[in-house]
Amino acid sequence: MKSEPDECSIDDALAAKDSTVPWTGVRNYQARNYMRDDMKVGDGVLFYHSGCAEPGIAGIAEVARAAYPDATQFDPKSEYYDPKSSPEAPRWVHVDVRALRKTRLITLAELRAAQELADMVVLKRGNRLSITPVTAAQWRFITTRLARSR
DNA sequence: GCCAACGTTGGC
DNA sequence: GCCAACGTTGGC
Repeated sequence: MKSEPDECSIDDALAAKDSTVPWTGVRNYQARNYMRDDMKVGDGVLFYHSGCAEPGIAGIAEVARAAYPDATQFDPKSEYYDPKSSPEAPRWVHVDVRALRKTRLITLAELRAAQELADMVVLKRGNRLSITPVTAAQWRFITTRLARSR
């Protein structure tokens, strides 16, 4: 899951109550569908810093709460307000994410250099999705590398 | 600031 | 349903 560290870094997430942050503001249907359909409590999350000087994986997290309606879509003062949505038929949902630990930064360059991660969706050319799936093999490869370099 | 890539919008 | 225009993302 991508997060701009200026908005919410892994440190910010760890400092939050219960180290948990609501992943509000997603306004892309594919990303929403991943949260709604594929993410369960306890699922592992790679916390990725994007839109910053050093993009890459910065921490490990997990899904703390399954998808539920995003309150910001109903708030006219929110930058995420969606006038076409309503509480009766919410268009946008989000999960809560619990940060587990900060890791050394695995830079985008390091990710791209790993043959084992060649098919990782987030690395695919032109990918802009803020939430993308990770296979079990990719997860093992990344967490194993983190354990070795701790 | 630039630009490639891609999603969304809206006219037809 | 098509597709051009536009907006956004995100690395560099």
